[in-house]
Amino acid sequence: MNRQLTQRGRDRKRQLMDFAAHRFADNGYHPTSVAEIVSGMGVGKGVFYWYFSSKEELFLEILREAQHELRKVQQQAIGDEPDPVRRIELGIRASMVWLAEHRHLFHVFQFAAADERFAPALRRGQDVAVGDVVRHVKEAVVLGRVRDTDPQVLAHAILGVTNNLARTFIFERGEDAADVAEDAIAFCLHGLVDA
Amino acid sequence: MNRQLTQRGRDRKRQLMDFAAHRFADNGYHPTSVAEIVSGMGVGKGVFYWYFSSKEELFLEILREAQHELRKVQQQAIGDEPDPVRRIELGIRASMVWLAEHRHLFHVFQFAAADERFAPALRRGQDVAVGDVVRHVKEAVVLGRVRDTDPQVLAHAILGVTNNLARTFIFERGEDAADVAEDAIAFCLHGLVDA
Amino acid sequence: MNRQLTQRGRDRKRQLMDFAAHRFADNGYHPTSVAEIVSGMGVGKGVFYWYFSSKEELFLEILREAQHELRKVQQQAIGDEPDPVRRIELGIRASMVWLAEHRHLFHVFQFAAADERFAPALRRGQDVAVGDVVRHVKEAVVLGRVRDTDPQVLAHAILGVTNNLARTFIFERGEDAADVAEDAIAFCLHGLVDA
Amino acid sequence: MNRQLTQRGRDRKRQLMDFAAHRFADNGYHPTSVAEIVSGMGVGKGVFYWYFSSKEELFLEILREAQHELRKVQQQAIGDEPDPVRRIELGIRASMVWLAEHRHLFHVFQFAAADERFAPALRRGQDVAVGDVVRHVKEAVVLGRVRDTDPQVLAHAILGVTNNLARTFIFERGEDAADVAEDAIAFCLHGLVDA
DNA sequence: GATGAATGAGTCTTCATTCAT
DNA sequence: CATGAATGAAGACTCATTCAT
Repeated sequence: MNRQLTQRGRDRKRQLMDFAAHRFADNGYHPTSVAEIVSGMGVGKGVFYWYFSSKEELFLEILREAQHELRKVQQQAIGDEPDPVRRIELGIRASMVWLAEHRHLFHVFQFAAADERFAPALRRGQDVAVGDVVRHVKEAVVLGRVRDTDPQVLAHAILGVTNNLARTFIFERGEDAADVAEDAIAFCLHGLVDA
Repeated sequence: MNRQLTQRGRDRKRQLMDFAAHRFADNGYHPTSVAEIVSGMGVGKGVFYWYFSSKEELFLEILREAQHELRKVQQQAIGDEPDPVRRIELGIRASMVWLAEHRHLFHVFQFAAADERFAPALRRGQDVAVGDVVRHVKEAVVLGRVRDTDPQVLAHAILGVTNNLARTFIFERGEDAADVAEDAIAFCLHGLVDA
Repeated sequence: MNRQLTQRGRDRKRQLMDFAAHRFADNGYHPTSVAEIVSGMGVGKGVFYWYFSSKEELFLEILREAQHELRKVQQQAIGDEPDPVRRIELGIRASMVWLAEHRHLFHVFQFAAADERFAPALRRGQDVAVGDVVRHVKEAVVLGRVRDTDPQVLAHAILGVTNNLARTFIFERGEDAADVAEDAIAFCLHGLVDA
Repeated sequence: MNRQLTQRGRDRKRQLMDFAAHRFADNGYHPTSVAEIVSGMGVGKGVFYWYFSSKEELFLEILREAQHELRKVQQQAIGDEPDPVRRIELGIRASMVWLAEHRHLFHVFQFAAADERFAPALRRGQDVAVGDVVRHVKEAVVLGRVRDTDPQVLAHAILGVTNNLARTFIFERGEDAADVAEDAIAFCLHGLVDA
């Protein structure tokens, strides 16, 4: 499915991906039918299969792109900040804001996690994110800024906090992303018990 | 669908729920068909609809029971421990062990989270769990054992850490539940930066 | 697809196979849709898949059964005739009559021959038929009743004559099967040049 | 669809027909899509419909050309041979060799026979071939070289033998066309029982 | 002449649910 | 209680054909 696309073709594909991502986010992967997607866009069914070889591939493409975007945003936010702990903070904050602005993609991540078919792809992307965090953590440990624990554990814990707070407070309760980010940062840095 | 069941009937229903929970965990809700469930158990379709009015109801019943079980286990672990921080620790530990032993139910939670149809039910159960933690947190704040932050935030952060570490280290990497529990507890208590 | 069928189920399956065989014969395999078959029988689409796991399997089952039937008829016709040449004659005659009465199955054979997916199954059945003829031929050679040539060649030549004359004179021109059988026998025994 | 084609156009059309004939031979008529043909040739869909008004017409054109070719070869082989029996022999031999060299066209004949849509066209061509043979047979009968039977029957029997032996021994078993031709000739002339 | 894009009816197949026995 | 049978809407995907550029 590596077609030579014209500009018009590239636009169509983009529209399809955006539209489908929202439908997936609203209904889930299985309940969203190809028919629904194409009719929602007012195009024939063939259009879909002109751009994607299957519904599964479409989802995967959305997923990969979202992960790629998120990472890009994190890296831009971090820039060349020298302090590793600050880098973690900046990463959490940037993620939170991006997720708030792309909540449909957050749901896409959720569905991917729930489906054995997509979990591997999701995992691959997450490993990259974890790897980024792990690097900062290791550096911080060396500097004595973070206690010397398995960095993988710390990284996954951070992601768990970020995702769960985002879901609960941003998506379910509509709170402000920046505020929730601060909460996540505070918890990740100090836990329950204050230093 | 509130039938008077004989003992035999109750056993049947139990078997169906267990079997279905495993299929759901392996394949997901949508890809698991009623036909698959009944043929896997070697019974006719009528049996299924004798005990459950629909596939959806079956899932819901599994979900509710799992949440109920998990909570029961947490409460038993906590017993009448007076220290609220210890109670949180005991809760995390018990959850981790139970999840490790019932990983299929962990997946059931995941699917529920991913499906708008089941999310409300899941949320209701989770609110109970959060409520439990919130109570301990509040008490601990009063005692000056935990810093004075929105207890809801802390509770959700704890759940996020617990779930994410369970998924990653127990299910994906097969590590020991007790060890992972200690990691989760340490992170929840002190975060990255040691006191 | 090895279901436990009741008498009613077996009847249904039979009806489906007969009906489908005729549709296949009239339209060919590909142009005959499952929808056409079930709607032609006035049943729901699910019925089809209750009895056959796919359209392909249905065709295969029709094919196998037809080959089996044809062979049975040949063997009954031959009985315990001691003369091998007479046996060949009886076989040709019986085949011709059976084909005339089951012309739709003749077409099924044709379609099978044309489709790479079914050719192997067809071949397997044909090899059995060829094997039968080969046996008679060998015996006849020993008796000096037939010239000593590769029996496989003779067997396939006989089948070619039989099939082609059946198609042309029985199906296309509506001639009498018994008469055509005599023509086929004469040609097979003596060729163009009279002895 | 009678376009004035440039030389380049004629070449294109030829390539398309050759390529398509091979795909048809490999997969069958229905399973071979126009998309497959054009993409296999690396051209756009428009090209196809520039040269052929439909897939059906393409097939028909291939079919007609093949029949025409085969006949031409037979006539060339026969030349002005005066002996009618020799003419039949030469025809069988030439056919066998041509089929061996154009097995994909043999398959095209098969598909045509299996599809009611193409059968008439095929029949028309075959009637020509039969007519040729019939003429030789009649002449041979007059000369007392062949027994006095319905020449149509003899002609169709000869075709049946030729085709069936070609399919079985040349295509399926890879034997030499010239050898198989001799077998076919021997059978057609003398049948099973030697004179 | 030729391309990428689009159409939409049609294909096979699945599946939750119901029903007769 | 339980089974095999049946329903039919819906799903993913295909494909011959047409069209705008």
